[in-house]
Amino acid sequence: MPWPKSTKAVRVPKANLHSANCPTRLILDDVMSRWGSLVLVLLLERSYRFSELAYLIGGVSEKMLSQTLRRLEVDGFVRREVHATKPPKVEYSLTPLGCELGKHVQSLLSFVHKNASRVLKNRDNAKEREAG
Amino acid sequence: MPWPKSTKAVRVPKANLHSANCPTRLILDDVMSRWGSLVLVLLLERSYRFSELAYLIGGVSEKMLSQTLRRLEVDGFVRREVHATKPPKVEYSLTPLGCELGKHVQSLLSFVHKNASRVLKNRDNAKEREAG
DNA sequence: CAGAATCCCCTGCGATACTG
DNA sequence: CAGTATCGCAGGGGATTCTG
Repeated sequence: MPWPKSTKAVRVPKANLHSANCPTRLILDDVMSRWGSLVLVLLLERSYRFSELAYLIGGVSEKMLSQTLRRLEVDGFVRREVHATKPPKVEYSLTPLGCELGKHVQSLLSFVHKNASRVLKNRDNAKEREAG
Repeated sequence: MPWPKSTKAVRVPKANLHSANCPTRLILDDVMSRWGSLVLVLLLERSYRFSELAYLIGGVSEKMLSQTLRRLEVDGFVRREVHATKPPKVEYSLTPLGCELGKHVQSLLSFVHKNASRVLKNRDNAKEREAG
């Protein structure tokens, strides 16, 4: 990774978010992950149990859901509450920080969802142009 | 993927964003990708050439950058302009749709970046608790 | 300069089976 | 119910080389 010696000419916009060793990227791996984002949006609405999340999020495996939740918990976005009832019951909810985060994620996902058909049309056009 | 037959009791929040076959997810693969999000934020500022992006985004390989840009272009978020100068020059910029998208992505990334230190601290605490 | 193509490794992730 | 543990493979992605 050759990086120029003259620090003068180097301009890194928006802080150092784009530099390879910026720790923010490690967090983005959790937040922007396929399942992480969906979990955050769901929990924004209300708290859910493990099996509820597994049901609501189509296509997720227990392994990935578990992993996703644990990472979000470690980051401090998600709170995990165990109720020692019978059968056991575990509730997941957002911390205040996770709630703030979730709002940003939701606005992004909503936008994409709203414009999905247009984007799909763009994809079709591109494929057509390539073929024709 | 067994889905209950009674559509009555099923409540899928926020449209069907969480269902496995929702096309929105395909788009999210591009938008929420490690490099895609960084590209979008950079291009929000101004247009860039390929090599500039490759330089600014630390750690990205030419292959991944190329792939990322092509996907965002196909989706209609990024515009690619070739200037047949010598040496050749290719400029990447955002379409209006991409610009809207970029704003959402930026607000998310900014938030994460702003709270990065707190999250890292949370991680350390979690690791400590696990060890202790 | 701006990529495409090839090779190849590594790991993310699903499937399955088992525990508290 | 709410997970862990183990296995196995497809494919994501880096390094390198080649083109216009």
